[in-house]
Amino acid sequence: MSEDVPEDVPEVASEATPEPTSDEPKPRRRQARGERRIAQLLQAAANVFCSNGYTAASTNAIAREAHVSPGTLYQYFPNKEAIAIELGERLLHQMREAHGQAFTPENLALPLPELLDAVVDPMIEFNCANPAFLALMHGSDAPGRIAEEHDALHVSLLARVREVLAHFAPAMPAQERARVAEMTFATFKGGLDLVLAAPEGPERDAMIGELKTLLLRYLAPLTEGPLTEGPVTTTRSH
Amino acid sequence: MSEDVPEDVPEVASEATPEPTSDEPKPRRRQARGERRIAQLLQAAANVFCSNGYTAASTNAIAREAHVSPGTLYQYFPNKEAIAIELGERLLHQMREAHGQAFTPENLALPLPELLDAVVDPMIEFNCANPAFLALMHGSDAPGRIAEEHDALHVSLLARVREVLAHFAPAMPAQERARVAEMTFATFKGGLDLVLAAPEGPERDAMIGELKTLLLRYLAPLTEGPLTEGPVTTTRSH
DNA sequence: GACAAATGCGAGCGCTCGCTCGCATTCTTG
DNA sequence: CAAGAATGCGAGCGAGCGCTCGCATTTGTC
Repeated sequence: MSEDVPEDVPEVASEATPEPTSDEPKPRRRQARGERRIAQLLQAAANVFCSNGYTAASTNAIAREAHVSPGTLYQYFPNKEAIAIELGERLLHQMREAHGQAFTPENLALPLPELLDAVVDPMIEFNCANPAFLALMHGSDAPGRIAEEHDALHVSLLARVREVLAHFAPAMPAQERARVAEMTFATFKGGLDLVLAAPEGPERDAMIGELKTLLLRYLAPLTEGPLTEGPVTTTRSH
Repeated sequence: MSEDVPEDVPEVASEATPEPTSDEPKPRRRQARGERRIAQLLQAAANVFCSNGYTAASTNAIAREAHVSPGTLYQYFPNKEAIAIELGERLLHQMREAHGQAFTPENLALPLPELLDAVVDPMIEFNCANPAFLALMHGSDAPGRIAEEHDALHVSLLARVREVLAHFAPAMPAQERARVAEMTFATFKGGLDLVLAAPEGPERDAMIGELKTLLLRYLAPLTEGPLTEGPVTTTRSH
């Protein structure tokens, strides 16, 4: 019983360890072309998923979009689901970085309007730059793994919002705080859809401003004691 | 050239004229069983669409859900799209009735909090009772016809909201009014998702209340002159 | 009861999809 | 350069899909 072929389907090459360390002199032979192909395929997959959704996107279409044959696609990904998972993980990673910067402790010390800017702006920017993210996460036809990780992200984001609420309204009971956090996040998602639907330019900017006004008016009355910024400032009313 | 067979695919029987009037003594022979089958098939389709979405739902699955053979299904519907269209039209019709009652002139004369109750409650109730509606309309994989009609409904709902805004804030410029109307509606949709996700009972009711609070806090500052109800009443604060 | 229309069935057609396989090509290593 | 691994190709496979067809059954009308 000789060792069988190392791997017909080498899974997706993890982007780690690009430098050949001494203990791993031969991770893979032709890394450069392969990595390029993977990136190319993921970009193509992002485009196709974005315009057709996960299920409606055919692997042949992804291969065609990447100017590659179906066989080549399946050299780097064991199946269609793995494409979505790898793409989703990369996007989730970027997203975590973005919202990691958004919820820093120093931002938490800001007054509410500035905090809203600091949190909302990066989120919107990320979703504008990566429309495939929402297409993959929001679609109900995404593979189970993606849905799980999206749920995890959702839970951690809710926790962050609850933290902020705890800071601005410490006397609020936990149950209500959880409810307000969910409502705040749902409102942001709804507004995000609107922002993405608006054409880039002044209209989109106005919509972003409107979303911030909405969130501010909702959250400002919750702040206690001497208001951090004053009640419901008519930031940019008519 | 003799008259060919009346219709291999009789399209879906319109629900009108169940009583045989004198000028139409023979519209169709066996109406009762057929109508029952159609309703049964549409109910089954609603279930399957609801849990799988349009594209992922197979006609065989719909037939199975209705305890009927595929052939029977295709006796009443020319194709899969027609099932979704008929179902969508019936749901849209009910929806139009519901929001027609919601936006009556007398409701428009109510102060803002009561108006919110009058508009939000029927909408939520309808979507709770007909989860297939959102599944069909919100999914990006719906057939083109459905998307068109949903767009039409969306436009008319936005117009209603703009009317309300014009009533409460007549001095607001049209462009901003349109933006606020879109934001209000998007917020409602986001909150609706949350309400539907919550388990029926007190949690859902609390979520509905929270959504109303959110909308009230957003819209109340827009009212001009002597406030109709007072500013941002802490309706059910902690 | 006789007849026809309406209704019901389910095997199976044609098609597309995800995916495979054998083989050609390119690159790295010794 | 020779050897072999990594990469690239595309016709074609099984499976599931939407949908059809021929035929059996039920039901209303005479």
